[in-house]
Amino acid sequence: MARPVKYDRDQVVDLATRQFWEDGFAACDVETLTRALGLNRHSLYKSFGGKAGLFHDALEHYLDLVTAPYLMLLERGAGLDDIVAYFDIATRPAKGDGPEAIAELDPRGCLIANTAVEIGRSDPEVAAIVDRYYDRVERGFAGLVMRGQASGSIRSDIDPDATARWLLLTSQGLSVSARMGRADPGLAAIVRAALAPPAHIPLSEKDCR
Amino acid sequence: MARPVKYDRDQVVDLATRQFWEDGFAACDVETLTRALGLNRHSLYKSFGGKAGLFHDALEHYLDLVTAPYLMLLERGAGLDDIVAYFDIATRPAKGDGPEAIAELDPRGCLIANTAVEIGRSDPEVAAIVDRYYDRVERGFAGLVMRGQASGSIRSDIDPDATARWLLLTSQGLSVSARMGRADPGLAAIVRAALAPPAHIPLSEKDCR
DNA sequence: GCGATTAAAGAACGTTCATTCTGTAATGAG
DNA sequence: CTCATTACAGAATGAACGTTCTTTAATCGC
Repeated sequence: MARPVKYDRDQVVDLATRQFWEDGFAACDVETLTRALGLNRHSLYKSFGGKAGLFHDALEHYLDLVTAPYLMLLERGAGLDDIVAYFDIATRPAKGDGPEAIAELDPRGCLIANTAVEIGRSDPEVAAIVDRYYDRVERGFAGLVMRGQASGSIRSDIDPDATARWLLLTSQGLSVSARMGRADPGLAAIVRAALAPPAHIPLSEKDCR
Repeated sequence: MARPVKYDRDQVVDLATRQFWEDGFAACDVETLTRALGLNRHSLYKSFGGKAGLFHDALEHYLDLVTAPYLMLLERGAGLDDIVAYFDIATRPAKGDGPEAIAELDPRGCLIANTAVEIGRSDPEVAAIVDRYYDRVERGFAGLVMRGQASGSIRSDIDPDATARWLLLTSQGLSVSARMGRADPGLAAIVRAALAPPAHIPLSEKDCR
């Protein structure tokens, strides 16, 4: 009979997610990783497919855990208020327990954006995960924009797909900004103003002659 | 009398800029670097302050050479057309000689954004260079927005500073996107639509009753 | 031509790293 | 208790890496 493992697989992946999120893939060495995870280095290779295999698992875990609330906003939201809420959450300091449990802006940024920059297309498997997430966020934003346009909360003269891409770029830009500890106050408000239908009509044009 | 050096300092820095832009700092090893630069490894340390010193020089060089046309648009531009031009240039495939001499979207992204993600605030000297650039771009965008608002090409109901931050985030997001080889068609058009003054007033509101 | 000075070429060094290996340990079946 | 199987702890391996060192070379002044 085999010796029982000492580690909890889900906990290992969760801790690994945090390590890779903070350090990136290359700068996260196996010694530090296995110590932080409470994992034997042999098990890293035998049960998790090595450092790269664990990294893939961590990416998937990040998508499941960290991005889920954002995706819910995109996929279940009704219109402009949800887009604004998305950027409100993305730009405000996190509180309490959980992956963003810090008192100030999370300098880790977004693990997906960090991975895009660090690894890009040099690892096809990683690239596929990143692409899948980006496609999903883009579709989510596009759907949200279309629903907002249908309900009148978002101006109807903008292309939903192009708008979705811009909003995705904005969120990825926020990740870069966070790595530098830069704050982006007023982003949600400016996004609201940019996407809202025209509300103010110049008085001279409203007056009857 | 000393032995004359074989390398051209400006060429070394220029080539180093391309290497770091493509590979990032850590993934760019000294062996490959010195071979690509035609530089002796002793000279790397003696005359350029080592790999890190050369990287700092490369960042400054990048700011001087690559970002200059963009900064000119921001600092000399008059209004919305120049913001749109900025994103037109940033999203179209580069042609001909020069740093972006490739036939398709540059997968290198922006060296500054890449550095922000890879190094962030862990190297204060690097962080200062990145901050300086970001501050300048933000000021440039803010000034451009204010000039556009003054001339009427940009809607007057948006905060210039918040708008500037959004546009900077967008450009950094473009860098992340480029690393994944993702295209962002229609960005310039959506930026134009979002920032232009209201042009269409619904007919029912114009008609007198 | 020699001497002093500094650069180039490439080796050497010490460190870091990912991955594999070895000895020990933990389990249940028999 | 023994055996078979697999995990753990930590060492070992081989490679990669940044930086320094050694030998040779290139210059100009004298």
